[in-house]
Amino acid sequence: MPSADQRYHHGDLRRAALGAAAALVASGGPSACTVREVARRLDVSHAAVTHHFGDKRGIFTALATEGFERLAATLAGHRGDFLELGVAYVRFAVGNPAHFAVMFEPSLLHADDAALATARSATTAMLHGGARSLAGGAGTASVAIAGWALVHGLATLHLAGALPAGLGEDPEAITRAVAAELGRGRRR
Amino acid sequence: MPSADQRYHHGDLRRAALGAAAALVASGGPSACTVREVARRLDVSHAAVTHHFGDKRGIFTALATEGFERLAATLAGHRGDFLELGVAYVRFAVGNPAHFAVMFEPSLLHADDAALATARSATTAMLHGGARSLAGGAGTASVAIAGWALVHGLATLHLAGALPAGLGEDPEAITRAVAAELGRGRRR
DNA sequence: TGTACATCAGTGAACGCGCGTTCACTGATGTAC
DNA sequence: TGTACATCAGTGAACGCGCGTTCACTGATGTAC
Repeated sequence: MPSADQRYHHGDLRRAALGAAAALVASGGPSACTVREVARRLDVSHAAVTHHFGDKRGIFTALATEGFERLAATLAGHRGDFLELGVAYVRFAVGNPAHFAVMFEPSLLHADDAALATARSATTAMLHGGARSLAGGAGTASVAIAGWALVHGLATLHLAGALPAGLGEDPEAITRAVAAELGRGRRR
Repeated sequence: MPSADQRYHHGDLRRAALGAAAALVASGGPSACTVREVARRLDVSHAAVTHHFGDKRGIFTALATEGFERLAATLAGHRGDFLELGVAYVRFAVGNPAHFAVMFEPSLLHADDAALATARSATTAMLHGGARSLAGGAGTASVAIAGWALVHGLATLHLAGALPAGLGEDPEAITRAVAAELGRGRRR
C-alpha cells in the first residue's frame, strides 16, 4: 500500500487546501496565497486545487464561508450572554486570523456565492439576536452595532499588531475589561 | 508650450501617483493596485513611478504614511472631546478608505520605514491623549482602547459593507448614537 | 464473486499575460559664476 | 545675460518569473447487475 504522500487520491484535498490557504493568508496576507503555492504545499498539481474550487476566488470564498460557519458555531455556545458573545467573537478572530481577514474583504470573494450568503446571514442573525436578548426596545440596534463594532475593532487592531505593547497581548482579557465597562453603563 | 499631458516633467508625479494608487486600492483592494496600472493612469512610464518610491511596497508605505498624517491632522482639531474624536476617526476612514485599508495591513508595508513609524506613533499618541483627558486615573488605557476599537470597528465594518442596510449608510450618525451610549455609562 | 461502467479526483503540459525590477540613457531644471 | 555643470525626473527596452486558466487524458472509486 502506497504511503499517504504518494497516493493518487489525496483523501480530502478540499479540506487540506483550505488549511494550506489559511496558513498562507495568515502569514503573508491574501496576496501571498496563490493556487500554485497551495498546491505546492500539498504536493499536488495546481490543476487539482482548481478542480475543487473552480478558480482562485473560489478558494477565498470557501475560506470565508467556513469562517462564518465556525463563527456561528462558536457564538451559538454563548447565546444570551452579551459579554461572552463578544469574548467568543474575539477568540474566534484571533484563533482563525486568515478566515477572519477574508470574511470581510469583499473584493476577494464571489459576491453571488449561495453558501457564503447563507453562512454569513446566519452569523449576522446570531449577533443581532444576542443584542436583542440583552436590551429589548429602543436602542437595541445601536447596542448590537456597538458591541459588534467594539469586538470587531479589538480583533482587527490586535491582528494588525496595532494595539500598544502590554495591552495587545491578551485580547480576550481586554475584551472583558472593556465590555464590562460598557455593560456597567447600560445596566444602571 | 506643451500641454500638461505631454510635458516631460509631470510636475508632481509623486502626489499624483499616490492619488492613483489610492483610487485603485479603494475600488479593487490592494491587489488591484500595481505599479504599472498606476503609471498607466498617469500616462507615464512605470519606471518613473518606481523612481519615486523605490519599489511597489514603497507606494503602500507612502500611502499609509500619508494616511497617518491626515488622520493626526484631523484628530488634532478635536482634542479633548472624546466623542468628536471618534466621529472624526470614522469620517477619516470613510473619506480615505484606501489609506485606511493600507495603514493597518503590515504585510503590505516596509516595516522599517522611518517616516511611517513617525507618523504612526504621532497618531497613536493623539488617540491615547484624547482618552487620558477624558478619564484620568485607573482604567484610562482600557477606555482609550475601547473608544479606539469601537470607532475602528465601525469604520471597518462600514467599509466592508457588513453593516445592516439602513444602519450602514450614515456611519457618522451611528458613531454619535453609539458613543453617546458608552459615554452615558461612564459619566454617571 | 465477478464484471462492466459511470463518475469523480488528480495529472501534466501548454497558453498567454501582466507583473516588478533593472539599466543605460535622455530631457529638463536649477544653480554658481 | 550667458554659460557650464550637477542634479533630478522620466524613458524605453529588456529580463525572467510566477501566475491563473484550460484541456485532453489517466487513475481510482463506487455502484448496478
